[in-house]
Amino acid sequence: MTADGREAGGSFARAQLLLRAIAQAGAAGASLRDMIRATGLPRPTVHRVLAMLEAAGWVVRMPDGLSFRLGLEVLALGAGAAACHPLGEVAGAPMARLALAIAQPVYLVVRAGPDSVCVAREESGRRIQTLVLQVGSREPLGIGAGSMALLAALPEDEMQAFISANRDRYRQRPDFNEMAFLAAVERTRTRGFAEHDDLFTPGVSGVGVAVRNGRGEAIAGISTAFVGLWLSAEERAAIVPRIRAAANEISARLRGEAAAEDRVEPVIGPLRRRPSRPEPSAPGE
Amino acid sequence: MTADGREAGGSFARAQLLLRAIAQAGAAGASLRDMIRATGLPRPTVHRVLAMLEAAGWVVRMPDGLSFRLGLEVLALGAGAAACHPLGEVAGAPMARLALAIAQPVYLVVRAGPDSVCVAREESGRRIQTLVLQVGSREPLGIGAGSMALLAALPEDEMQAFISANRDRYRQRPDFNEMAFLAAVERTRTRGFAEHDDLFTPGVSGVGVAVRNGRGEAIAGISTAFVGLWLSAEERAAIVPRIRAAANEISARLRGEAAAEDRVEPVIGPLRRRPSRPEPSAPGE
DNA sequence: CTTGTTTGTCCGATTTTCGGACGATCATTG
DNA sequence: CAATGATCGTCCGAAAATCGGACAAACAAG
Repeated sequence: MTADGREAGGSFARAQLLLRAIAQAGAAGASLRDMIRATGLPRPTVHRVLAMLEAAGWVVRMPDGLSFRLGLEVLALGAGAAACHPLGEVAGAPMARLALAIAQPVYLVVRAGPDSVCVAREESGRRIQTLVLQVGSREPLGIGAGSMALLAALPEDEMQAFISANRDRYRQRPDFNEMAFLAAVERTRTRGFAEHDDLFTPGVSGVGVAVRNGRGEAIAGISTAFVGLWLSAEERAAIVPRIRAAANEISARLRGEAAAEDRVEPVIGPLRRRPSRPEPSAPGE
Repeated sequence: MTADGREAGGSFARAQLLLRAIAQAGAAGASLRDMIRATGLPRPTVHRVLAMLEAAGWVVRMPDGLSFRLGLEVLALGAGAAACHPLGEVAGAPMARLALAIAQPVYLVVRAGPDSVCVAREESGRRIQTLVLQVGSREPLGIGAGSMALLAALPEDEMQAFISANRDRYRQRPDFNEMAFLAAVERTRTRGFAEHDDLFTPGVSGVGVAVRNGRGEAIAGISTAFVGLWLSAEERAAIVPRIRAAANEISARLRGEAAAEDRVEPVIGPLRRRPSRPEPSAPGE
């Protein structure tokens, strides 16, 4: 066990911290100094793990030679995850329908450690949309309607742990009001969905609902954002139930995915069924 | 240095091997046995590292409790990589134009270790398309036109190393003809682009060209696939130069990205520039 | 020239990992 | 029903990799 409270994991745990820090930095890249600040790790450790990640192709040096961003190995692994994880297949259609129904953009965020990351976005057909998130953008849990719905749907102890872990990052945000934020989390928790006005961005309102996997764990959030003043009371009133319906549909499909998978198991099923053949690994396609 | 020839890296290197094996298995998932076979690691090692990956959310257990697939952490990280890596921004438009011009689907594959992974696909408008690859699908380097173009564009020693490393996986493919494959690689190397008929799938032809990054390293391949018999000689003759043009355009934009980035550097730019790169690692590979 | 900031490297103490051996579980077979 | 074979899960001493304090280099600012 390590001296501090962090769980074990060796180089992998350090690598994960660095990858998160680099992902947060986005296209601008992160320098060694940034990562030391973001992770709290000592300089030689960051340097060494970073060299390992670069050699493995998980991280690439930007043209200036000093900053780093995520590499092609991560891109490729992510493409594989997007292809095989049920959330990807399941969420698309309900999101598209929702965007059409409420005529507003729809976002899907998933939890990644203490962060929430937007992994899908469905744009409305409108000429003016409030595109507050880009696919791939990473925020501390709780920042944004979907992210807050996700945070508030976690078990109490986990939620508190993440809020504590992210406190410093919250405070770094301009115009962050801690009292209002915590009140909003509490309200989200009691009401079962997130709804806020001007909490993160002046003039922008948001509504979000959590998505649960087959075991009932909150793993994602689906949300929308809009300029509050531009919506009539009727339009606005229609949003909450529609988003709840979409989130429930996605959750239900995730629950049903187990049974469905057993039923539609293709010809080649090297799982429990027939444990006799060596089966030359996934000939597929 | 480890006893065998593998490079160091500790738990991270093992984790990388496992993640590749799981990504190859795709939506079907991979069991412990599969991963032992695929990686050659001893059972306790696989078990331990897998438990670590599961605890970290990089891997999730499928409903049967015995198989694993990539988790949301990887999905989120990949979304970040897709958003910030220049290849993502740069390749979209040329690929779309190419698909329109040749009226065939277009694929973009990148190298990930000894594999090539399809990270983008542009479909043609045609009623009938030859969609041989799905986004996220992973093959040994050389399988597919884009993958072969990428393989053949690598430095000679790396290319040979990858062919050797993948030999077993090649042979597991049905209808794999090693002589024809190696001949095709050689032809690709001399001609500068990959073109094959019936090499991987009977009746399907493919054309692929490598994409190079700012340092001239082959990092990706762009390709198309079609039913050879359905194309007139004119249609077919038009494909090769058009794909070459698209690949060159993408490569050129990747080269220019450094300069472009310097110009549009946003307000906050605390980076310093250093003319000479100190050549990060001494050991080869 | 001095100060401050950031990147890059060394190396011994410590920690983690490594993997052979063993046990548990389950389906199949005689 | 016991034997067989295959897979999943765990323990623990030996070995190896990691950890991070201390130091050096490069560069901008004062």
